[in-house]
Amino acid sequence: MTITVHGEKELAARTGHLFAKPEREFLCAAADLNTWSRREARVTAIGDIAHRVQQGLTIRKLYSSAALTDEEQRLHLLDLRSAGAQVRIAATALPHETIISDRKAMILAGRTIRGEREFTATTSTILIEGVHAMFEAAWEGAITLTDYLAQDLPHIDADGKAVLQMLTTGLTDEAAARRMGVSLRTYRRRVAEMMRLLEAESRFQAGVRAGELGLAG
Amino acid sequence: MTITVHGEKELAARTGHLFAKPEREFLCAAADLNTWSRREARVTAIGDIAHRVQQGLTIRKLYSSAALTDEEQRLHLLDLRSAGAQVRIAATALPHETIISDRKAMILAGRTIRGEREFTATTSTILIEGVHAMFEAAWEGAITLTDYLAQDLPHIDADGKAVLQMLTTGLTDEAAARRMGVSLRTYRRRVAEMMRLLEAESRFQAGVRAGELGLAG
DNA sequence: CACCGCGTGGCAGCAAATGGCCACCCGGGG
DNA sequence: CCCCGGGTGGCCATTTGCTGCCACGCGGTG
Repeated sequence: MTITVHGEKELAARTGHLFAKPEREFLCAAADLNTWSRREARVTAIGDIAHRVQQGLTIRKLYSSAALTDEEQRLHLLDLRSAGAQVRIAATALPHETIISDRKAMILAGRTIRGEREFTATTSTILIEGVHAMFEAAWEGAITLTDYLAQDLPHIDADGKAVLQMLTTGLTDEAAARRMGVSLRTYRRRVAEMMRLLEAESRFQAGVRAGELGLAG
Repeated sequence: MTITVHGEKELAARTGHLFAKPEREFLCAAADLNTWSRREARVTAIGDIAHRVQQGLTIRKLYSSAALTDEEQRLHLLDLRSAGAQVRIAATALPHETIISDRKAMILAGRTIRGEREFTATTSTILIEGVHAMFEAAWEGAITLTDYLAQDLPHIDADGKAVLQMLTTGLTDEAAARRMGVSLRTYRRRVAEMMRLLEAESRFQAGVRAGELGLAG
């Protein structure tokens, strides 16, 4: 059975029961933590996760490097790991979030349309097995959070992300500065800082790099 | 058995025999046609492909949209299809070329280092099955060449790609124009044209888009 | 031949971005 | 209190990017 829903609310309402109580295996792939569930939900869930892992649940979470760029998400990932979840970082952007619960139910997220995302939820074995295989491959190709943190990549805070967001939108510096409530000079300082972090010599290069790191969404 | 070689010559010399005569199934995933085999080889191969398909060989080729941006590759893909190969276009950049021959031998390409690419060739069943699964998933998620051509995406010729290359390198317009042997004015016209094709309002945006389409490699 | 369309290049002017310099404010230490 | 350091913002000079305008050359057509 496969259905398509629009927006997270409808998703939760219609399929929440399928994903609430995984018993054996819970897989999750996403660009970062923000795109999927809201912060409040995350914060309350840690204890629950630890408990379920004790009961024999395997949790594997696969993120893009975008999940490591802000401090809050970074800390949450470490918490997840402490709670017994496995966390890896993939080299790709993972623009379509995926959740597979006990290989019995799956959610695939689509692109955002008019502020809402479209989700496909299914219990079809064929679909789930296929995506599960892809997940496995991606998982195998990804590196552990520990290894990832051992190297280290541009540390971009919420402010930095906001700047990238402005750039991605195509605004001029002046408009972007107004929107962020800072002066033109400061905004440009931030842009320069982003380019330094991304090791880019031109804005075009910075765009490519940001895209690669999944920061331009 | 797994080996790593540097450069296409060494690859051909040491592993050519493993991939020369596929009988059942030949899978190939790559960003575009240029990155893998040279043009001459491609041109002569069409007849051979048709013949093998007659003998029962299944050929599936998965490319990124970058393979559709120049006319020559476009035509070659249509030729491949005529010869009986299945061709699909994936939404991702496919930066690592993959070839799987009869599920018995596999090549994975790495990044380019000092002008040469590094390849890993293997006959390990475990590795091949894993990647094969990923290929399947990617294949299922990709759309056929026919469907892809039905929509249509930016048509970027060799010149346009050269421009994107310059931009990716981070050169100033002046340096890039010199290197391409055109005037500053003309170079900028090309850049503007690229931005139009990529539907970008700023160079940063264009960079992101080019990255998404696998054109910034 | 004249005429046209098209790609190119030079020039000019403007907009955008980049970065140096200095002044300011603020929160710690001496 | 003064002083210091870091983030901010204004001002300004320079560079870089963007584009309209016009001219030139080239190949095709009437």
